[in-house]
Amino acid sequence: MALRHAVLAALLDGELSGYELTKAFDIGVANFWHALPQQLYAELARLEKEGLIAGREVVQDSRPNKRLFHVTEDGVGELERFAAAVGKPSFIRDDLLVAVQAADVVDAGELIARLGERAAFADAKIELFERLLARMRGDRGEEEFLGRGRRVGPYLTCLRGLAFEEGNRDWCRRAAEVLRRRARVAEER
Amino acid sequence: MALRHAVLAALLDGELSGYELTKAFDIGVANFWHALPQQLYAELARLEKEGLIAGREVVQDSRPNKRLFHVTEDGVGELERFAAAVGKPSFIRDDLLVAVQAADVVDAGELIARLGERAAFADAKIELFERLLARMRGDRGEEEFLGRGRRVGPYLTCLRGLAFEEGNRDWCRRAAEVLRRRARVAEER
DNA sequence: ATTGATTAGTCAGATTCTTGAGTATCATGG
DNA sequence: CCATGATACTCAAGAATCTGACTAATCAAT
Repeated sequence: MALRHAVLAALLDGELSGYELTKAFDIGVANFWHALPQQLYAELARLEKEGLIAGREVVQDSRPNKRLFHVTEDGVGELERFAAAVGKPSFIRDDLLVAVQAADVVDAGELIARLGERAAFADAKIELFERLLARMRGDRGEEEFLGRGRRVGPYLTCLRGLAFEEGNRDWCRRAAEVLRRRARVAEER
Repeated sequence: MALRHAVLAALLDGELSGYELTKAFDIGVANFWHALPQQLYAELARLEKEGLIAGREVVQDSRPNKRLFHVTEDGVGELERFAAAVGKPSFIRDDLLVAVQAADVVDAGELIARLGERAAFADAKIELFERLLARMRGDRGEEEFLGRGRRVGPYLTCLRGLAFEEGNRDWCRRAAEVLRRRARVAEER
């Protein structure tokens, strides 16, 4: 049941609409959790019913109206309990890794192509995370921001997201290089 | 539907029983996918019914009998198709990251404790992965093994697992250090 | 003038994953 | 002699997640 806590944690940044939340949890951004809009709207409804968040209607004239949510005191309490409980370690679950595990029987060309695509995707996320980090720390240096900044939680999770994608990129490049080298050697014979 | 392909990929290593599979997919080992025994036995049954794997009964006298499975030609074909299809990028989903996202409102001491536990867990996995890698490459150097070894798929995924856990460990240490530093500064005031 | 993108959501259904319990045998240690 | 742990699996139920479709308005571009 971490989705509810992920939503609570995201709402600490300030009031957000369901739609804004969906962008934060989008596959292209999510630096600490991922979820689809349908899940998020359902979770927002549950959280509001339980009093962990509260919403207020905002009437807009040039766009559809929206509801902005914020975490209540009870919601913060729930987060406290969550943070104090032991969580299970995260594990890897990745289609591309499955394909590479089967590298010795599948077409190397296809695999190399997938690895290239993933590396490019990782590059894009790396750039995105770097921009996010720069925006969060403003004109301060990283050490100064982490020492004295107001909200370091999102910064820290963004750092993990960045390192994760750097790991993805480096590994994809390495794996592709290994497979290319082996393909060349196989051809020579 | 990557679990089925993960099972197929795992069975490329040689004949395995359901029980042996469960150990490979265990939270403590899984370097390319994770799943519980219940899922694996169910998936094995489905795969056998569809003819992608085949099993043979092995009678043992000092232990319960078991069934060893291997991938059929159709199974390899299925893996080929899977590897050629684009997969969605993997994303992060981690309780501990959620907790750190909320770092600015939850108890820092608890969070630091969780980060320490996770770093220790990562350390254990790092050691495990390093042993696995050493065993796979035998007396050859890494470059030589990757260039000429028979089965490099599992080696490559294990490398990713290793890098992932190193990333976890480093980030946990860094985040804990930042939180400790901030706690000290807060106390001094 | 209409197509496509963005904002702001909702509904139903299927699949996947997790929780929790249970069966049965054999080996090992105290 | 009994408890624990490893081997080898199974069943049921529920929670979480994903697929796919749908409404409805505004804005920018063709």
